[in-house]
Amino acid sequence: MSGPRVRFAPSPTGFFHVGSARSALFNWFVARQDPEGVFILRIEDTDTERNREEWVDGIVSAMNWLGMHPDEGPFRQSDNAPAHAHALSSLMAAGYLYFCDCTGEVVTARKGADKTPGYDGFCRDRALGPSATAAYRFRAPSGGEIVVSDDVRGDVSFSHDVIDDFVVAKPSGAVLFALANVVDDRADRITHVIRGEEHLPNTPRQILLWEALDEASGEKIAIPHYAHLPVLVNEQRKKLSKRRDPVAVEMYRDQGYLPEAFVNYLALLGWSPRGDVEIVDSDTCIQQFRLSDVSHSPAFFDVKKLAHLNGEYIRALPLEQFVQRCSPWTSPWTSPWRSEQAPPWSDAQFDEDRFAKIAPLVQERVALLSDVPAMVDFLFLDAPLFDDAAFDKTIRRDSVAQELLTKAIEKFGEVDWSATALHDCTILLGESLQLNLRKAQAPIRCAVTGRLVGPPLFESLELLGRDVVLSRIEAALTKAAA
RNA sequence: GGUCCCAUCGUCUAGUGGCCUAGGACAUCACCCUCUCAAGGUGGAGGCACGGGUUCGAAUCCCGUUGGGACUGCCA
Repeated sequence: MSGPRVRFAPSPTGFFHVGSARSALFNWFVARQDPEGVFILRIEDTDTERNREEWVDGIVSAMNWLGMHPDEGPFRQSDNAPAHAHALSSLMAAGYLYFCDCTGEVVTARKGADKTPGYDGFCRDRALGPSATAAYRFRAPSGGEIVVSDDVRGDVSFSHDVIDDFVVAKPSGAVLFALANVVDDRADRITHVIRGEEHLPNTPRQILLWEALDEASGEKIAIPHYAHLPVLVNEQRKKLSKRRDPVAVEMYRDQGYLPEAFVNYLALLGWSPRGDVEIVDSDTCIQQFRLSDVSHSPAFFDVKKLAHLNGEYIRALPLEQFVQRCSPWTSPWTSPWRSEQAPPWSDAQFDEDRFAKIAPLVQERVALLSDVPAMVDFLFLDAPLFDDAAFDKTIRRDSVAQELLTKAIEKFGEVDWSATALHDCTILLGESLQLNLRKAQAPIRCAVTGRLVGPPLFESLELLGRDVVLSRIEAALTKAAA
């Protein structure tokens, strides 16, 4: 007995969506649970109007980033066109299909007040032949019902009467999603169809097609298990939309989310590991994941929680790892890929050793790797990037602060240049002006780093060196006087 | 409108008839730690949508109501 064969079948019509990523992940879990499991990537590119090759690259690279490597594929649905055409003609030959040249308006007008949804079956018995306007419709059965047994939800039944004679191919013979998907799943011997809840209404039709194909092709293939995952929603509880919501996986990568954190978070949407733990690696997920444990209700994609998780993962990184993983944001010129956000410093200004020294202090302060540059830019730039509001408040409009800075130039000129000595020196400096350390460090921090927040000040000063620190304080005093 | 799905703190969830005085996590609030900001520590507030049943016993089972969602394409 071979293992499960699952597929992730996105259509390349936009950025790689977080909801798609979650579907892919759950498929991947199921495949990896069995040593013989197979995870297939199939690009569903039959909608030539909207597909773009660049989106295919996006899907592949995002999946690669997340560590979900397909065992087979990427296949192109379009490469399977001959099989689709063959399925179409055998279904037609077996009487499952008929031609229909009704336009949407004609159908609506004819139905009038009739509230039954879908096509009214007008062309069912007209025995039309192929033409430039005749689409292929499936002769849906009437009476009785069809039961979808769903591994997540249990049995869901649909009355045959609500399944209309749906279109399976355009007049050109171009096969549409419902059929193409089934033909490919049969060819790939898919055992589990794990996809978003939005496909649940398609499922009875696809089962009908599957059975029709069993008959028409003379080859009976076991119907796969189906599992429909709850949708991901936004704060308004609407399905995440490519237009309104930040759903592009690529964007999260660019912002400095770690793939392992992202995968962990995705796994938590609609599922949870055993016990009171949430931070789990993918091996644990693979081991524990069961489709029957997946939640039935929609989940809100909470970026705040994602960010928190990411911070946890960042802090858990060994220091060298952290430094290395910062490179797309800190030294993109040596990195295998670069963030769209370039650092404010140049290749020549960046000092790897200096960054390595400040890194441990930065590591525990950031939730996103893209937050790193703003935290350390003062170490590499010739002059700090000033936060004007902070400068005005802490230095320009504060004469005591300026007095403190003036004294600092003198004291810092002769102190031992170490973080602890600078710390003690600043305490004394503050005391001489009735300022506690909290107050005393602020103008120095602002003068030297340009900001009021950042890594611990005295370690920063030590790294910067006496000459730079003194000249920055002088520059700040000059700037305040201007 | 029709079909289908769903319903535990603001959010993600644990919970499969007694272990529930409903647990954890994010967010939030307070305090502690502290050179800023974080991180960390301690504590607090906060939920079974509602109404009926079934049962000795219901967050858990059944029915109804209400509310939300998906779908309703010659898209996928």
